[in-house]
Amino acid sequence: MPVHNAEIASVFREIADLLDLEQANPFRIRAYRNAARTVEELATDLAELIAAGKELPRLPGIGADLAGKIREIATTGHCATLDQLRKAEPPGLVEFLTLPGLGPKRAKAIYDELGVHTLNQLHRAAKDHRLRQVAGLGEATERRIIEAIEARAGKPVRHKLSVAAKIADSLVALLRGAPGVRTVEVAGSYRRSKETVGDLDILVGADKVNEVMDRFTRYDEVAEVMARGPTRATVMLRSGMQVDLRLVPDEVFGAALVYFTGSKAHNIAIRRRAQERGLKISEYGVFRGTRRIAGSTEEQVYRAIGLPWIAPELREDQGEIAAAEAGALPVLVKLADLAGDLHCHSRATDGHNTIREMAEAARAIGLSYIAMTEHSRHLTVAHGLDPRRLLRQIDEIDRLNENLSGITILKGIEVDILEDGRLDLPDDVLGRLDLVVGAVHSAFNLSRERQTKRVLLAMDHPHFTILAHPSGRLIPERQPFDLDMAAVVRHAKARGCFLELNAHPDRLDLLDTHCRMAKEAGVLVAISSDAHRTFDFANLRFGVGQARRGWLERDDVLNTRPLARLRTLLKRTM
DNA sequence: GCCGTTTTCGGCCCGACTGTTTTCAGTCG
Repeated sequence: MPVHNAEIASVFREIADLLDLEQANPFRIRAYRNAARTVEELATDLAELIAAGKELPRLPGIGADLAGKIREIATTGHCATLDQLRKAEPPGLVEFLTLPGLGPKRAKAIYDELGVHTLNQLHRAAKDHRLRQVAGLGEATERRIIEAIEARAGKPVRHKLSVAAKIADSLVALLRGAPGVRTVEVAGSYRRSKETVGDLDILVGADKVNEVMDRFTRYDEVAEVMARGPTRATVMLRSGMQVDLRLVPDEVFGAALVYFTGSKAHNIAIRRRAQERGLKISEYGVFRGTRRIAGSTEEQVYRAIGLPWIAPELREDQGEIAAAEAGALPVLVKLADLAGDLHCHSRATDGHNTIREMAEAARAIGLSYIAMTEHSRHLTVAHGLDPRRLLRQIDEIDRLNENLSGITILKGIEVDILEDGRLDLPDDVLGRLDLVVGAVHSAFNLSRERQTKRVLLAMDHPHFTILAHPSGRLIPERQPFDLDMAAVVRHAKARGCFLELNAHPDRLDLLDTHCRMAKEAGVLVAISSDAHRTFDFANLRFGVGQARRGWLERDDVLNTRPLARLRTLLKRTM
């Protein structure tokens, strides 16, 4: 079985967890965790490079030793270091580290003193009040551990971005309306537009502190107030989302916003940079000695370490600091840059509105064109179109375009890419359309070779224009299928095709790393809503967020082009 | 384990909170 980057990363993560238990050098542990992240977010498949006899690229945080381990894992499927560590540590103990209040020291102490090394045993020991025999553990920890283990089977720990957005939007509105409130910002992974969000961190600048706290903790959706102090409160909402609110003085608001926006890796990187300059960054500002030299705005904080402001979506320590230093930060695409939408459905298949309603809704949010891209016949559950029904829709769109002003409807299809790479409709029909969006909706479990070949063959088709939701993932239930994205990007470039970034919050697909690959290869990305009802166009904001995480600028996005320019680009020349 | 115009050793981000203590270790973000 081929070993991919994700598997290499998971080996490194497990080594880090086990070293954690051994209480090894914390910097050595961090080196493994950093390497895991680097490998995981890499666009090129390392095992493939090695198999092709190529040199590993020089990667930050990966020196001779870890490069050797990557080679070992890629060629043998094993890692001797990991095998040894697994033998040395009791099985199951690493799981303890995922529980609140348990780190390596306490986990080890529990094992040493009680012989407990599985979650089940731990649960029983806590129930029997045996945990409090261990030094440093008391009643409260015991209770928290029981709760955490019992909740484990329940809800996912991370929430979809769209769910977080709904909550964030209403909380921001609530807090902005409170008397004495000057500033409200949602920080954390939400602000960085991550596809899932663990909890919400809200920063507030305000005078009437108590009134703000009251308003927050009495919010309708609050199920439990978990903590409430003078400057900080934590609540659990009915939806299972945890929300932290922090009141922050104006003079350090920017520093706090940087700090709580993260990512952790970005924060570490900028603090290191500060240190090199004899400075110190914390959530309370940038300091030279004990004197604060910056803090009220994010711009100030970055300027203090010699950098321009960096957009939150880029803050992953994935090259943004070097780019900022070189004055080469991308000017990221904005929602307002989108001129149209190239993927939506109507009642003709599995949508809920008429074509006219969809067009008018798109016009209302400022778009000047949309493409109707119904499913094709192979997707029977969606009542996909056969040639006859598609031809009828083409006529209907012609009639609508004569009657509508301010919006143009393009004729398209979301045609199934069959298992052998053929398209689900005949050439002569596809040739009558403005664009052909191809999608994989079946046979997700093909081998990497077959899946890749299937998609490349589909792109060879003369009418193929855009590859829809390329990875096929569904958040959180379906992992991306095994596809050689580097090959797909190269092929798209060679054939003059485009890749879709599906903005539906369950998909957000292209992945951010693949956006960067496409950009580097000069393949344009279509940010598409995949709308099935009029209000789905609102999802475009999530697609734009994802595109920004992928460093995309206005010119990297196909549907920022005005209609005339778009029509030229849609004509395949290769 | 990585890294380097303070280099091949000696550093490696920072502060707060929690629960358990009686001055703080361990955990967390």
